[in-house]
Amino acid sequence: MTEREVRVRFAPSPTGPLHIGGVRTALYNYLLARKLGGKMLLRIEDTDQNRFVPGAEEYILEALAWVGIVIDEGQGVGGPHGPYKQSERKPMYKQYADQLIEAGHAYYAFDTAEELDAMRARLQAAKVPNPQYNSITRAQMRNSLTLPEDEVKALLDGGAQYVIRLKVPRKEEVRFQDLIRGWVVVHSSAIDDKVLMKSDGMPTYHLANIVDDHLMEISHVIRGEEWLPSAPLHVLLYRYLGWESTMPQFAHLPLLLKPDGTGKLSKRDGDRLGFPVFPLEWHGTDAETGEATVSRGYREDGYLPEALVNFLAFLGWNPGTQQEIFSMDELIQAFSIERVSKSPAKFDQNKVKWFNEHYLRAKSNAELAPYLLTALHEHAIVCSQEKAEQIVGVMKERVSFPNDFWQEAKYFFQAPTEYDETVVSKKWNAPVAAALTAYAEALPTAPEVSAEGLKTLFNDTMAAQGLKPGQVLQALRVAVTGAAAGPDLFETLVILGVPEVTERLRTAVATLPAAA
RNA sequence: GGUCCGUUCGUCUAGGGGUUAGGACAGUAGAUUUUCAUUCUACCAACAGGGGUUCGAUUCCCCUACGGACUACCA
Repeated sequence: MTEREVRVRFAPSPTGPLHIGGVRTALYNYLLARKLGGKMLLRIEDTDQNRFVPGAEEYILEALAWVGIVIDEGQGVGGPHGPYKQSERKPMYKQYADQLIEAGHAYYAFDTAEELDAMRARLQAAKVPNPQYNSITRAQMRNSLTLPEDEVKALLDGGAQYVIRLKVPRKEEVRFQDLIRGWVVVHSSAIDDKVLMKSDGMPTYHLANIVDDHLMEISHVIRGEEWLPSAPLHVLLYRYLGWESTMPQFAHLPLLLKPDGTGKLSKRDGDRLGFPVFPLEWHGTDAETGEATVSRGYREDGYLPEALVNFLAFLGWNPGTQQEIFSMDELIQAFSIERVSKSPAKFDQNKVKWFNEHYLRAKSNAELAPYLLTALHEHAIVCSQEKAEQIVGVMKERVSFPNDFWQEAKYFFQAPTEYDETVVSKKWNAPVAAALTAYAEALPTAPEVSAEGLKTLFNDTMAAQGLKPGQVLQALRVAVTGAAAGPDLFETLVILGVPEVTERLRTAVATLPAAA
């Protein structure tokens, strides 16, 4: 077989926000494409007009861009095989369905929904293990295999509603080699006569998918495991269409499971478990009540895209080394489809958080400052870039998300109105208050406003007061920040500035009861 | 129910016929830190069960159990 260009595709349906499992599928496609020097395509599979959700397509594009997946060809980008949206390709599919009919591999079916229901009910009643429209049951249904030729023609000419179904052989083993699972064998009796063309003239996923993958010269189909059961059907389609020699290689990814219990991670789990299942925030409407809903997104929750990517890459894949931190480029270098595991993975909130902390700490203060500045701006607080950088600098070791900066660093901008009670009751007393007053008086004379300088001054002042620094330190922190814990105290004082610190010390001494 | 897929610490996983079954997250303890956090160190903790094959199986085979996906004119 000749080496052909590697072309992979990510093909979501615009039925809502792309979920995190979809992002991982896209990521693996992307990694393989880049690793092998191939192309990454994006195709929108919107053949179900009933499930179309406005905004979903834009969301998909934005989400992929945010995580850093670059599309080489496809929706939103263009390319030589367009259009890349199936609804716009509608006229292209019918000929292939016709080709299958002519070759005797497909047929017209005129059954109504009621007739289909009746058939299934009948089979169920007869305790047929797997009720389906197949090589046996099709003999009892109204289709071009059972109806006289002239009646079929009359129905067609008369504009009767019909679908085109694949004529799946009765006894045949269908096998294909999955890149992740090895040989997968399914007997054709387990496959039903799938609808290829719907009565609205749109192809179903199965037909559109195969036709488009063929036309777009896709070399590898990497998709979720939920597609594994229909893969044999797709193999049959390639065969009957005469495309078996260029059939793409399949790789079915293990599913992402709920963190608790079991079952695949679904869109609803996010709200239930308190973590996002979507890359970006999504504003939708409740299907039943019609009310506006908001679903959390990783981006809005403060996750860095590189952390999400690193985490997702390791859910079902690993490089075989002990390295865990990988940039996108490193992932591309290290990736191989053979190392994707077969078993499903539970989503681990702790691990994503850990990756996020790691990437947060690796960022420079200048990169992080905007997060604080944005929050400050929302609270109408003015702050210089320089000061913001200093603050995130002392804070980044202690937060998990950039969104936490504001909450944690509030006291740099607002004098405390409350003081941590435990510290006050344990550490605050008359001598301490007096010592802090002395420190407040000494501060303006500090020879050097640096963490070291203020610390020395503090120690000297305490010595003069006959106190050990340790007896007063906690009180100083509470007096200045209101909190019991925080970053290095003297760094904090420097950022606050001497005038502000003296002011706050005076307020604290005046406010807090110096009992005992 | 049927078909298919899967099963190593709580979680993500490495490994592989003979290993003290390795790492990471979480958890616990200690060190550092004026505090909290960070950091560092240590500890805890797993081959689903039963049959084979074999000198030897967690690793290969079979069965069972359990989990999952699919079973639409949805993708």
